[in-house]
Amino acid sequence: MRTIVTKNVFFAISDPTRRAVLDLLAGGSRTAGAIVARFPRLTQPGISKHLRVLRDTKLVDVTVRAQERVYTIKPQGLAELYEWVAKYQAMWPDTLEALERYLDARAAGEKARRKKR
Amino acid sequence: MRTIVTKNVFFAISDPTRRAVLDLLAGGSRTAGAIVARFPRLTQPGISKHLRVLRDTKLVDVTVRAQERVYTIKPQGLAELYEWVAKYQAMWPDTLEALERYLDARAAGEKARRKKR
DNA sequence: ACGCTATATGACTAGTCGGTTATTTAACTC
DNA sequence: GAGTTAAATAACCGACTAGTCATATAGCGT
Repeated sequence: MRTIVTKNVFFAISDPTRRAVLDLLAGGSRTAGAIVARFPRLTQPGISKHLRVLRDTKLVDVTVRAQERVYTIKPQGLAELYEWVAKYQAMWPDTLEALERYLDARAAGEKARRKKR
Repeated sequence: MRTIVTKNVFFAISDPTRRAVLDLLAGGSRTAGAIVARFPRLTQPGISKHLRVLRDTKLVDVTVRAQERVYTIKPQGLAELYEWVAKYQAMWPDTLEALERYLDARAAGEKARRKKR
């Protein structure tokens, strides 16, 4: 088959758990243990493997503190992703301001969805 | 295992071929056949399956024209993705202008791609 | 040194992914 | 209708994913 794809950001964020970890770290650095504690349905090695992917794809940084590992988000790692999505902004409703409004409206109208241009 | 994840945009764009298809469609609508022709290393059913994923995740629209299927990008489908990434922008260097500069610098610094607006 | 705590790694596994070839569906042309 | 073209689906397969449990690594406190 293929998959010589050398794990990248797109792969990293394709998993909901990894996105949740990033979302968690967006609120501040945390130790591996603290992260594990936030995912009661997964085991410690399970989270550890996700953290490895995030490390490998440069989405997080780790610092050693005694036996602990402190994980910090490295949002620059999302630059490639942002860069890719940004290409499509031009096709969006209109300018960035319009986009903001669009997203707001989308968030607001969760149920009401019959407005069709 | 798990994966009750109901294929979403994050999954859709995790595959390089699907991203390439979207990039292609960003240049204008194309028939399925025209898309297939752009990927000589893949077979028609292979591309067809990718197109199905893009359809299911609402990233493209299809219109029927005789036996042909005309695929059109639906960039609103990327809104969720954009929304997610946007959360991290605040942690980026700074404002959008700064981000632009950051990306430009990044593009220039690495392997000078063909991005000049 | 010993045991405890924190985390990573190894070995294994079920399920999914991306690809293939073969077939089906459907609309057009003659 | 018969043949052709366009695209989707079916059936299958190897590779990879995401998870598990068990074990290893390593720093800490006594």
